[in-house]
Amino acid sequence: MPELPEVETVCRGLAPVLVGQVIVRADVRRKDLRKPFPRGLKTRVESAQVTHITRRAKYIQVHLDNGYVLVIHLGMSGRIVFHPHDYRPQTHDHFILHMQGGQQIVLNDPRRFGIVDLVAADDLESHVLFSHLGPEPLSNGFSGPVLAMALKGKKAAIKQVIMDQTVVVGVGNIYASEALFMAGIHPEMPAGAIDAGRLETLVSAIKTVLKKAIKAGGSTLRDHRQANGELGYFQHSFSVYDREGQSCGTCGGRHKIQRIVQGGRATYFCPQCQK
DNA sequence: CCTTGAACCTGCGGGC
DNA sequence: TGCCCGCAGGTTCAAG
Repeated sequence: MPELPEVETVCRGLAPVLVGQVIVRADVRRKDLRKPFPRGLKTRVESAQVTHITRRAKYIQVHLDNGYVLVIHLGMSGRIVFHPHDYRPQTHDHFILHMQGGQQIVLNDPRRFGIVDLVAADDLESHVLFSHLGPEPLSNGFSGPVLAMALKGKKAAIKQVIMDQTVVVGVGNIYASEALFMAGIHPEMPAGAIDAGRLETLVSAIKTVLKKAIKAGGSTLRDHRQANGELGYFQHSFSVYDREGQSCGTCGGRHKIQRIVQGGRATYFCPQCQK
């Protein structure tokens, strides 16, 4: 469940359960996901107290009182779910935190594209996972002029460019299509050819769609759940994503929503509303 | 420098 | 029913 709104929702759900709590045991059930688990993961996490939780791009950052930050990325299929103390691990449960309060925090990731890492708090921003990242989309650091600078001279399609985490973080395949629809911009438009006014509109659209999705608890595809067991419901608000052939709710449906493939990923758009 | 494509994995749904 | 194919919310690395 991994674009910015889903990760933000997970962080908000984790905070009340983790912050102030001691991790009494870490169950490391394999040696790697997309990357090897860090050395000393188990010993450095066990008996540490969680001080606070932050998010950077699509990474969850669990800050510990021993100077380390537990970093988790959910990849394509990763989920974090709470279970009571007597829970028995299931297939694809790769990493489990046993909390003092008795709850288990379970990372389940069938495709194993996720990441678990441990970083010294002092080196967090300069760490290789974070040093190359662009601005947070919901911060003042992401604006029309900043985006214009990043897109200058780029011939690549705008859809692929706003998914480039060095340009702006957090925008994935769903919200890229949704934001471009909201901004009325064709996904295949060369990024560098879009004028300043339309980029301003695009920045606003990205911020708006991400905020709305966070408010809705993210999107829940294929029947999966958020950490607290509740379902996000933004998927009911998709304007174009996964709606190929359906009529567009804005122009009334004389043209149907189209699906194309860009960089190997599905893109959805309305040929009438997006130019 | 840029862009494109493949690779990493498992599971599910559709079509035959 | 069962098999095969395509597809899935991300990131990285190699090749052209």
